[in-house]
Amino acid sequence: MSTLPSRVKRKSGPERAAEIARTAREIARYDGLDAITLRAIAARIGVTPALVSHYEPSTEGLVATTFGSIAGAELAEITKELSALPSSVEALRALIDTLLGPDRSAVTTVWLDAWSVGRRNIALAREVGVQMDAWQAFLVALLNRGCARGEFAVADSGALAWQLLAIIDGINAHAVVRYGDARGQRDLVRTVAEHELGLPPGTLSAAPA
Amino acid sequence: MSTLPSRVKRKSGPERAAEIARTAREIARYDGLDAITLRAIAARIGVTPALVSHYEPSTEGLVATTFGSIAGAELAEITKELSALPSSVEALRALIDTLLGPDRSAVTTVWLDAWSVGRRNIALAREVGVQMDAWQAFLVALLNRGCARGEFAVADSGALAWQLLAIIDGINAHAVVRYGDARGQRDLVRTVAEHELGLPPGTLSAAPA
DNA sequence: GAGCCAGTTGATCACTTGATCAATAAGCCC
DNA sequence: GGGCTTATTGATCAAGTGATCAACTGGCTC
Repeated sequence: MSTLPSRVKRKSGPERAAEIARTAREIARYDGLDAITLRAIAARIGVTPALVSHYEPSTEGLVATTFGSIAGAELAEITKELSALPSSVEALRALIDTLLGPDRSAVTTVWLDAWSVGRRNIALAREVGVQMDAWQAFLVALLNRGCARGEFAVADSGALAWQLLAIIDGINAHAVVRYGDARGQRDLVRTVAEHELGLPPGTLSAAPA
Repeated sequence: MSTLPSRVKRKSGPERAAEIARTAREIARYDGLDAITLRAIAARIGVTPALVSHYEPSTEGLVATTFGSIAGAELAEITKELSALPSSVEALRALIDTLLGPDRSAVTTVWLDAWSVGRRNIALAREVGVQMDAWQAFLVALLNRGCARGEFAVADSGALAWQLLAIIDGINAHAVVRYGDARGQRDLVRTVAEHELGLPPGTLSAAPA
């Protein structure tokens, strides 16, 4: 009797936990936060639902964590990218181009899901608040830095940050739901930012030399 | 033996159908589109789930219809209110005040749900598109009327309508998710509209004489 | 190579959902 | 008041959800 290859592929605890978290992120991006399910995750990594449940005692918590991970990763990536730019004006320009760029639909749909599902998932609602505040704080820091350098002036950087984020979120939501691309609406954000910061029109549009 | 009062309260077909539709709207406003359930509706009107299923063969369709009803009713109401105003500038001012007014959270959450759930409910996605287009068409008509009357000028009313709606939706989404009130952000929409329409600053803020 | 720890399974429970259908009974018409 | 239309029920199904737990076993340690 030939020994059948063992069907069980054993992994270390942390390794399996990371695999589950990564799979949850993939599902969220592809099929939405609601598609994060014990069985969906288990099926993807070829494992029993009980195992997923073993590593993630609460599915609600996993959903919240997954959202926070996706939103936080993007913020971290953008933070890193912008930190390489010399001026705050260029950073702001790059931020707008990125946040309203192509291939944004996955992240945007996750945010839309979070806004909707958050009402039934307290942990997720809390994470949504944390992430929104983090984005606002990031933009406030960027604006304040530009002010300190004398690149532009702004009366209330906190309020302006919320305004710009609201516009960007609205544009992206419309783009995802109704069309596919938000790039055509970049000028709206640019114009508002230039106006509020006292920058000459076109400053945020032109590509850097 | 006293005859127990009959537990069945019979209603005419259309009457029951209307009651179901109304109940679905109430549930959607209070608990979200996802809370629209055969059993939830049945329980509210004191009836068996099978009866609801009898009048609404598909729950997906009911969800789409309910969303369309809520969104359409608001558009109809606003259309009526604004039609009483003499000038397009006043209409625009009133529109902004209404769409960013208090007590908007119920409608906004329904929209957020629709954006999210629409990805799993084709009929709902279609209805979302119809409603978004209807709102845009309404705003385009308002802008074009103002142009024809010489109240203001706009290069591309279609694009401006989408921009203003995107800003309003973004502000409302933020307000619902993070805070409770969107009124503090009205000036953002006013400023953009005034700028794009060539109106003097403050035109859309002041209350009419 | 024996033994043990930890990762993994399979079975199972409780619950919610949409949906179907024969059977019942309410209320109207003649 | 008999009969007929139709609103309504109760029972039931299948699918899908999260969650639990005793039992199993892979692979490392000694």
